[in-house]
Amino acid sequence: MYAEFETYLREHMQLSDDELRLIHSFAVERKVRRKQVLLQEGEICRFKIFVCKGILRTYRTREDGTEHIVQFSSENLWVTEPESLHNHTPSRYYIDAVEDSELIFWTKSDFDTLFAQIPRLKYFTERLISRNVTLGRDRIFSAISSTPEEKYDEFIQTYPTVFARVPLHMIASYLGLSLKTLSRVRHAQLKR
Amino acid sequence: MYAEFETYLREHMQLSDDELRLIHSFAVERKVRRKQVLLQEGEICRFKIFVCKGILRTYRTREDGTEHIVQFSSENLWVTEPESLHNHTPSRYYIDAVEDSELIFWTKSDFDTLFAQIPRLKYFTERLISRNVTLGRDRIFSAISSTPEEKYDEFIQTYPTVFARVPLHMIASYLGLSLKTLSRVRHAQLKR
DNA sequence: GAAAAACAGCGTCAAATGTCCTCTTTTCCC
DNA sequence: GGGAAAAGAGGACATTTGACGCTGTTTTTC
Repeated sequence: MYAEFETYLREHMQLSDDELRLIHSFAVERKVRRKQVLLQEGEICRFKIFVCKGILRTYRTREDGTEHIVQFSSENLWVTEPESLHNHTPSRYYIDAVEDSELIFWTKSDFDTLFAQIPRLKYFTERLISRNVTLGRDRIFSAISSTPEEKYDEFIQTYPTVFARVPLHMIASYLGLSLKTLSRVRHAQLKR
Repeated sequence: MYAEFETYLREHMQLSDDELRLIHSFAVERKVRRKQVLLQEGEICRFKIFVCKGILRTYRTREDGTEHIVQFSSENLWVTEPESLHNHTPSRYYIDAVEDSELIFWTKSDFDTLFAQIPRLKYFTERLISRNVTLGRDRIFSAISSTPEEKYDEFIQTYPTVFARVPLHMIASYLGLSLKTLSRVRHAQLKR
């Protein structure tokens, strides 16, 4: 499982063998089953995760119990709950597995050590954050400006791999639509 | 105008007199009128702005010309278009002034110099970004899970100062509602 | 391999929302 | 100061969306 991650690292950064070893030394590999919960609401998030295989989702619930997905994370993506991780505050989000998944964990303090010793890793992470900020804005723009049909199309284009692997009601939850509306959109598209 | 900013700096960071002077040496103060455009779609964003006074808005248009506001920025907030700034790509967003405003500008390269020389500033900025990521997530959650009434109430609570100073159609644009729906929500609330 | 749960389509109805329009008040700008 | 533009409320109407209930199918689980 760690092989995928090392490939990813080599593709995105130039690191010395020592640096690669250091990163590996703090990593904890773990396989999880579908539906397994990795972070509960109210818990303090203590880890950063890299997804080697599978899909995770980050979601939040309303008082009425409905779940609303703010993020899917598939292969080669990082997952954490930054607010809880950085401030040591209870998380308002859940994280769980949509599929059986293969993950790599680091604790916050270990990752901070890595940042201190490997400037390139720090720099790379900053770029990832910056890109995430951009994606977040795009999502907000889409949420406030697009029709359900447009949201659905954008989702398929942006996350083609995720699309085929998660149930429709989760896509509806992610897009902020009812399952009914989503199925209407899909039905209408069949005719074209 | 610069006095407000220096107060802000002193409140949030411990900086030496030399560091304060260095920051000041790169700053460009500028007053702008209401509706003045600071960044156009297609332009490359070259600055970071601190708002001393007034309100800016960041928005994007659809093909049909409708404007959709992704952010309001009032006193003591920073504004830029990170995607364009970091990647030197054409901005997809507009930034303009909602009120007559007093602003301080830095170029990207000057700010990078400041980061290199003042680690505390870098650290502080990272915290701001982290907080913005959290706010962005909250906004997404709200957009996909809340009713129009809830969105309106949350907006008032989160941005009480902005709320009183921008026209309603901009609030509707920010929340992703039609002006009609917003005015209906407000009307219904009068009765309670 | 059987029972249970999850998934997703569909119909109907009611409610929410948007569009288009007019009308009034306020603000802006020369 | 006066004309033009902007802002916003409200009515009428059409459309969209969601809630609920039901059904058949697939998938999971033990």
